[in-house]
Amino acid sequence: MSTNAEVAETFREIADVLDVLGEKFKPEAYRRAARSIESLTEDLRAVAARKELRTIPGVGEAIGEKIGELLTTGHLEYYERLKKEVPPGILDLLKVPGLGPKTARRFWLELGVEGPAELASAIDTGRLAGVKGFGPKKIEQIRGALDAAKGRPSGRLAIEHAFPIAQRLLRGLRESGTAKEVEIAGSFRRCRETVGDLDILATSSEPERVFDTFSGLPEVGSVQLRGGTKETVLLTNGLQVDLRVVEPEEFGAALVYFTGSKDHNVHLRTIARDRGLKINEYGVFRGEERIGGRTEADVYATLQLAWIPPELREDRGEIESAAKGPLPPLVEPRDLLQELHVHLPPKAGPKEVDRLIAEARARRLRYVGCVVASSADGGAYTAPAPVRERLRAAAGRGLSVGLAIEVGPAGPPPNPGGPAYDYAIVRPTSGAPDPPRTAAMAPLRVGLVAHVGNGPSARRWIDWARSSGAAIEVGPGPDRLDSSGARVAREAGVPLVVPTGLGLAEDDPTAPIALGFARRAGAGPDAVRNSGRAENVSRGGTPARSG
DNA sequence: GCCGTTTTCGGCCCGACTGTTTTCAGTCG
Repeated sequence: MSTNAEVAETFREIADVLDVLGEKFKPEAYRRAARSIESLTEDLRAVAARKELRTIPGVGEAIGEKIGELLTTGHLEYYERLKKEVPPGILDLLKVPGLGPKTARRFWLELGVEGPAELASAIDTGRLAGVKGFGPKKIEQIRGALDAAKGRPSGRLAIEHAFPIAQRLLRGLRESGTAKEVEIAGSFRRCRETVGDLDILATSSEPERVFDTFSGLPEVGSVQLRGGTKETVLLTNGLQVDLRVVEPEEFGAALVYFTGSKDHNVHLRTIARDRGLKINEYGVFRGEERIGGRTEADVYATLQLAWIPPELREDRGEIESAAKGPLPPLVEPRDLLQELHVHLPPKAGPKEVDRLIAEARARRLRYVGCVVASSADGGAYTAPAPVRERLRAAAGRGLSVGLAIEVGPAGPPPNPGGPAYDYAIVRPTSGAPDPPRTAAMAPLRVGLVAHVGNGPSARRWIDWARSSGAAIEVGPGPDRLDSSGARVAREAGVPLVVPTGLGLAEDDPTAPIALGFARRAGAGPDAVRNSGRAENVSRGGTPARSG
């Protein structure tokens, strides 16, 4: 019994051990398999049951068998045998920045150092000073890295937490005027759920000036390294940021390169090489001649590929699709013409209603579905009649307004003679994560399901949404469906709902990230229920009146 | 160990930066 994440982690450790043992290509093979497995939207067990493990990129005969062994026994003979060949602490040495397999192996064989603690004492006792290739600077660097590794929280940052930081850095660079174009690349641009660092790309003929500006931003704690085209800094919160500066005619190639993913890049470069071309962060070249690189589109075009949206660049078949022609369009901000799940501020009166409606008109929305009653979180709430009337009265001039009730799996409370709702928003409660019996919802049409999270119950909610004709909401955070979940929903034929940002603060990352997740899941406008024109709202059934 | 519109064997992306080097190895992304 092993999960996808556990299998991936096992393969990563195998790769590390093989690295230390000096194996040449096997480590990368195991890492590639690990990355593929991690980005899988489906349980490995299901893939194994269909005997389709070999269809996973990077999984062949040998790794396929090892996955099988892990799934059935929770144990891998090869891994256990391998682990005995190196001291356990060696793998911790690899986690120290600046230390790789070659160095770790030398420390182990030449100094008998078997882990970070022993390395620190080897430095303190001066044993490292006599080793060839280790001068005073290198030793100081390792000492610093060992200290830093102790206190630094390793791991990746959720994208919604990285979002405001990235915005501030971009704004700081743009407003300085030192760089012409400034864009964020890396897994942030691909809208992965988590980011390991931030990659910022700028164009300028004077990188030094850009670096000076950047290093001076208040978020920046320390400069790790600075060269002619690249600077790496640690922010005060510990997040690493890489800044690259290239010439404007190199921008497209650099953006492709720094957006990744690694597997996507490797695949692109392999195609280039097979066609007698070379692709790097400066452009596409035939011999010495540059044949592309100003924009991303012309980089892809030189390889006879359609442009690929960043959110899809994971080498999961998008390159093969782009070779056949333009990819189907993904949902865009301008497609989101309806907001199906907006809350009024607590104790809202007519003034707040007017403000919300004005914002909806400014955003050119065609429909606003406003939560005017809630029993989902245990506390009952019903907006006063004047507020509901004001909302109804606000409709017109191209804008429709709907009134929604938010309920938990127990269904709506009795509502004899109470207000009428156009649809219900169902959300799990923390104590009862399972979908409701459909009968409990009978009095109401279920428009969408929100906050289903990403745990094992998400799948049950997706199935329930399909059977009840509801859409399902996507977004950041532990209680919303992420891109993997969104992909499962989309493949199951369940429409997605993407928040428009109506009623949220200007810098709230919920809406842009939700859109990115939907795009990562491959959703076009047709897969998103709140896209298109107002009449689409009634898809899925006729609104029922309660009471 | 994986993989194939030039391959079932013989390759495996490419460059920046650092420190220690007189031309390169190691690490990183």
